[in-house]
Amino acid sequence: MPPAGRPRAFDMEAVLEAAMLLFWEQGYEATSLAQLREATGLSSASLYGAFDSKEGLFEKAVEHYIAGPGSVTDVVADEVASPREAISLLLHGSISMQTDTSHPRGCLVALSGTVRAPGAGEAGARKVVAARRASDRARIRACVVRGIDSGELAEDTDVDGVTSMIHGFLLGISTQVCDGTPAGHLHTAADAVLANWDAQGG
Amino acid sequence: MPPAGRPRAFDMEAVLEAAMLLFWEQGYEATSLAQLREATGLSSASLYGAFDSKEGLFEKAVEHYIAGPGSVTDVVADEVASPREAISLLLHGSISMQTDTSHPRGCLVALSGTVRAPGAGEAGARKVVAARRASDRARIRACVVRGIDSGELAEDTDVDGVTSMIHGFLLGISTQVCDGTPAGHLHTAADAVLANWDAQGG
DNA sequence: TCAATATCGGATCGATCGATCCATAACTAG
DNA sequence: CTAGTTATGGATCGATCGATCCGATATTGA
Repeated sequence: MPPAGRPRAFDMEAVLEAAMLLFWEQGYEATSLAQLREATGLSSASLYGAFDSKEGLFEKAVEHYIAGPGSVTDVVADEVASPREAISLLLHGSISMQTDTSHPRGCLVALSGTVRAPGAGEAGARKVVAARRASDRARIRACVVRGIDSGELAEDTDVDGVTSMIHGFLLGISTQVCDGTPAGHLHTAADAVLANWDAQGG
Repeated sequence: MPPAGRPRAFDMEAVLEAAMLLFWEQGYEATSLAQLREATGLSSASLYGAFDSKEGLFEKAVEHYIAGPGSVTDVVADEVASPREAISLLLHGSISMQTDTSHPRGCLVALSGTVRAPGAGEAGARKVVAARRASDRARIRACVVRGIDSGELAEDTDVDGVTSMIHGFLLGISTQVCDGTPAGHLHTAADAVLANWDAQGG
């Protein structure tokens, strides 16, 4: 049974989609409540009633992104594929998604800012994206470990070094895409990273 | 002889340094004129008299950055060093600079935003950083070409692919540094990228 | 039917944004 | 000296920021 009180008159998914696209295109700070109201069609009261604050709406929009376009990075956690194949799917899939012209360029998680002054304000809006980046990194690292266990990588492979190389390239894709680097160049670059993976093989 | 009119009473270098640190730490949008006034000690009139606008001040601050900490990437244009050595100095130098605790983390140029809506507003503040990124990329590309010419890289090396791999990793360093990745991991990752360079050798 | 609850559209809040104005001060040129 | 030019501190501008308030409306449980 529905909860007491007047029911919501808007489509939550559609609202989150509109907010996601706006934050994706402009970033958190540059997106105003006035723009969000226009894009979602909601009033301030509805927006704040449902999300408490601009930060709250951003968090939900990011979760919507992670469950949608951002889910391409989930493949790296797939333990069915070989570690090398998982990394390949991660990189090529991310490039394809970020250069898809049906939505804004780049990755919302990679572009939405970094915690510049750690310990200080601990800006709430950035916590959710930083957490996703940390999650992606941990999954990549686990994949590298699996690669060593399976013999794809040499026993003495530096786990954090290879993880940082792959994660660094992944994060750098966004800026390149926004700057106009063609998808083809990035796919070739991803293959070069994977060639490195092979070179480290034991 | 000095120009007519009342002379400036402030130290231009000190003002640009203060503004640079603020933009570096918080980004363009999140930095307010009130903060810039406090950090520089200047009044609004002095600030606008000297730089015309917030964007103008940002541009000068970025130029100050490029001539200072950001100059580490200039080594890649040094044609005295071998191409491989130039890339090595570029990556390791950037990592050292960005993890130096005497100033904000990461790279101002890589973190100061990207042109999300090309052709539209062509946001002035982002043009100057985008131009520097394009310059860095072109220099890396020229270095790759030199590597092929000198025989360090195979004749059939995909120039744009290798360029995108190196530039992508370079750009990704900033986010990793801001997220707390230790410098040691990044230096090892840079060596892995260079190992890739060796693997492509003809 | 009658509270209680929750959402709605829309007006409005104080704070802060980037930017401008003005009277005054400090300099050069003649 | 005077006239012209530029920088200064400080008040202030209209616009916009994120957020709140209010009266009306729609629903549930008694």
